[in-house]
This record gives sequence, structure tokens and C-alpha cells, in this order.
Amino acid sequence: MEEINQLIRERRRKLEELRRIGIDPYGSRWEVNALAGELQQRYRETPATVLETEPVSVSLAGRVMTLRDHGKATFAHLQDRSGQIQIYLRKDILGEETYQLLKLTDIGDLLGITGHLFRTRTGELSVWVQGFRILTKSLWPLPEKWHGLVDVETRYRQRYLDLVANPEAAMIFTRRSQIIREIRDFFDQRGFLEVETPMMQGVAGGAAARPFMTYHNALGIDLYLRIAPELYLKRLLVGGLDRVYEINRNFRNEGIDTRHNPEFTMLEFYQAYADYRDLMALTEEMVPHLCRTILGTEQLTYQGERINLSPPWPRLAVAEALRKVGGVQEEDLGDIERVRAVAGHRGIQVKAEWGWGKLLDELMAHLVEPHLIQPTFLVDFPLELSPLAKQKPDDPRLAERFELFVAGMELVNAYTELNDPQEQRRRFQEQLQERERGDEEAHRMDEDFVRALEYGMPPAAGEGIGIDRLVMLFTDSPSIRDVILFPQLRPKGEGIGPPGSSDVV
RNA sequence: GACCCGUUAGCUCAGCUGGCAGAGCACCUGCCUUUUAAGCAGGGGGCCGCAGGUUCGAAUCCUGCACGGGUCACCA
Repeated sequence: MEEINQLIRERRRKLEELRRIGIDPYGSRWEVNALAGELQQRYRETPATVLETEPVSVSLAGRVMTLRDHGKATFAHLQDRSGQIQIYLRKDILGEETYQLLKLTDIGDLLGITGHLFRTRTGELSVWVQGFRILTKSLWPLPEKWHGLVDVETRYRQRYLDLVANPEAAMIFTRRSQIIREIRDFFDQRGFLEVETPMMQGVAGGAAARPFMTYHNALGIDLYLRIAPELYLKRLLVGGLDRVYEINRNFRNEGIDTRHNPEFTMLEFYQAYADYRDLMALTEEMVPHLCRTILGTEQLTYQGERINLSPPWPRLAVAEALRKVGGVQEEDLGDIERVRAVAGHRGIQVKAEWGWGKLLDELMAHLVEPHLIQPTFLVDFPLELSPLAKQKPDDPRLAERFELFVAGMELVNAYTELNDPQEQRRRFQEQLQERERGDEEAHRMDEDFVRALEYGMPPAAGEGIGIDRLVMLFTDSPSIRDVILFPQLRPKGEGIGPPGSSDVV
């Protein structure tokens, strides 16, 4: 890249100057014994006089975020993973030669410093620098200090800049990590075993979705990136691992919007000898627990809506929800033609080949789900939409299944697992017919899975939780792209931006 | 896929009904030993997303394309 602007040229000049005087502009280790944010915390109340009489020596490293040259003294702010602290550098302390290095220092450079804490005249906790070294020279100017990085596209494509310039962005990903750690803890304490099952599968099963395809050279076979881990986790139930969970990526070859990224993180867990009611209770316990741990309360605000996660949460049967929330007459729900007519009246487009269950689902999506702001369990879904779920004993058209909605978002999908191999085979065959009728998302037959069921899978219930959406909720993020470090974008420019994270060929 | 909005300096943004490309931050030079959106004086920096068209003249109007955002559709 030869066509560089003056800002880059200037920084390269400084870099060469550093080399010329024998300083490696890409240095090595620095002994760090303090963090900016932790110092701010610990010495928040400590008065200046105490810092004088009992000096605190520190050595830290971080990125220069501001630089104020006052001639024979200079102020700067150093940012590390914990936050920022001001540093104060004086010519009479550092000596002529070292102080001159500041001329070769820019905002964005990484510095290692040693010194002791003091308070400035205005009371800001700062480091009185006794020595410093340029650890890494930065060749590009950082985004502006006041507004930060605003451009959404740049924030996604160059997330590192977002993380450096926008503390809120760093906070979101810190919180994401906390949430996942807390979930692991929750399940570990309840005797669940964390497992990892294949992400490359010969049959992409466990959900209704179109997969990404890939190819294994040595085996000479097509493989699919998984759309769900479900069928493998249930094989583990057969194997006697009665409580398992997995937190990892699923891949679905679908459109991208504020709630969908082609790869997304899912928690799935399975508990033997439980049914979907047990999982509602567990979910009702876990989500408020997470909220308390992360936010310190069971209330949160999402995009201006106050949401109260305190249990218990209402449980609405699908038919009941369509009646109460959707305003649909009960007598219109039982018959496929009348359901179709209702959709027509409400301006909802439907396809001729859709069955009763799919039509109900579509009505739910339009008339009910967007209105479920406070946590609500929708229960008893049409069986035809749930080919892996157990039938409801008292209503053969329904499955023992629930979904949790919060802020109009589907957060959770769970059901009592079907463990009758013959019935499972019959359901798969139905799905195959759907496929033949053109439904590319219908489930595929998985003989190996049916065989596993034939050995005997304990009665069980399983659940999937969309981690990205959960993080959206807990960080008040309007788009799933705000909680995924490198969301999928169209490639742009000549090699600028992150490499495609899902390598679809 | 349809519609709406956006794309101007490294960043954040102005730029009216077409008339020499602007500001703040950042950068460079000088001054400044407790500043903090430091200050003062001076200076440099542009493929106005890309390609066409209209016009004496286009950042500005028109068309197409690219990328991003949003709504809808598709999609659990």
C-alpha cells in the first residue's frame, strides 16, 4: 500500500526514528503489576497526602488514549483491559533523552510505564512516571476521543477499533462472557456434564433449517455444518450421560437481520427423567438468577421497555394465546380452512401447501409473539411442527413443547423428547414427504439416530436457549450484531476487514 | 427479494433551490512543569463510495452499481 496519507507517513517517520536511535518499536514483555481500573477502584478514596507519605509503586502497560503536551511536562491517559488512568511525565524526572521519546509517541501507541500514584491539583488519581518504554508503535490514528467510533459498518468490520474506542462495546463482550460463565456454573451445580458434539455432520438434523455444506477431502464426502446439536446430545442420553449440555455455534443458511446471524451460539441441554414442565421451572429459575448475578436485580430495560423477570411467568397455550392476545375466535382455530381464512382477513400471506400447524405458527408470529414483552411461556405447539417432541397424551394434535418469549423475542425452545423409535421413524418419514413437496427445511431421516433410540433413550426433556439473544436482552442491544464480535457481513474492499468467519465455499 | 435512509479529510459531522471543498478532533512547527474535549500562534491534509448521464459548470440533479442501516417478505 503505497498511497498513504500524511498521518500514516508521519507515524512511519517516527517509527523509523525510533529504530534509528536503537529502540524496537515492537518491543517485548513488560512487567505489569497493576491495572488502571483496579487502581481507580482501590485508591478512589485515598487522599493525596496519604499517597505522598505511603507511596504506591506501580508498573503498568496500555494504550495511549490522550496526550497533552505542556512543554516540560506531559499528561496522557493510558488504557488497559480494566479501564484508564492518567499518567504524568516530567522532563526533570525522566531526563532530557527519555523525555524526547514523547515526541515520537502518538495516541494509539502502547506504552509500559513505572512510577507511583499521586493526585493532581484537580484531584485526579494519576501515575507520576519514573520511566517508560514504547512497547508498540501504532501507525493508524485512533477514532476521535470525544465521539468514539460511530460508523456501524466500521464497528463491525474493525471490531478492534470499536473495542478500543467505545467502552460500551467492550462492556457488552465482557458481560457476554460473564453470562456464559454463569450459565456453565448453573448447570455444573445441577449435575450436568458439558460436552462437545460434532459441528460437521453427515445429516444436518435437530431443527428445521437449511444447512451450509462443506466437503472433506480425505473421506471424499459432503458434510454439513450443524443446524443443531440435538440428535447427538440425545445419543448421549442413550449412553447414560443423563444430564448434558453444550454451548456452541449452530449454522443456518438463512437471511440476516437484527435477530439472525448465520452462525449463532446456542445452549442446549437435556435432562433424563424430566418433562417440559420441569424445564419451565428450571428456566424460570435460571433466567432471573442470571439477571440477578449480572445486573443485580430481576428487572431490566430493553429498548425502552421495562421488563420484569421475576417468576412465575404466565403460561399460555398456543390456542389460548391466539384467542387472548391475537383476538382470534376459538371456533376458527380447529379447522384448517377457517385458520386459513383468519390469516387472509388479517393480511397474513400463507402458502397453499401449509398444514394446520404451520398456519397456526404463522398466526402466532404475526398476532401474538411481537406482543409478548414480559416473559411468557407459550405451550402446547402443533405436533406437526415438532417432529422430535413427545405427543401430548390428551390431545394428539399437540406436542409437549414450550417456547419462552421476552421482548417479543423467541429466547427458548424446549420439549419433552420423543423416545419411541418407531414413532420417531414415522415422524421422519412424514418430514421426508414434506421435503419432497418442496420444504427445504423439513427434517432429514437419520437412521443412526433412530437406531440409538432403539437401544432405549430414557424419558427426557431438552431445551435450547439462544445465547446471542439472551445477551441482547441483558445488554439492551437492538441488534444481534452488537453482541457478536465479528458478525457476518458482505466482503468489501481489497482484503480490508475480517476474513469470512464462516468459510462457505 | 421489495421499499426507505445513508456513504464528504484518519474520526465525528456541516455543505440550502447546481457556481473555487468546510468545521471540530486528530496531525505538523513553535511556545508552555498539575492539564484533562488543556491553551496560544502558524501550517498541512480530499477518488465528496464507484460508473455513466444532464449542464457552460455537479459533492449537490438523474440512472445504474457497491457497501451499510432500517422496515417488510423469506427464515423458527
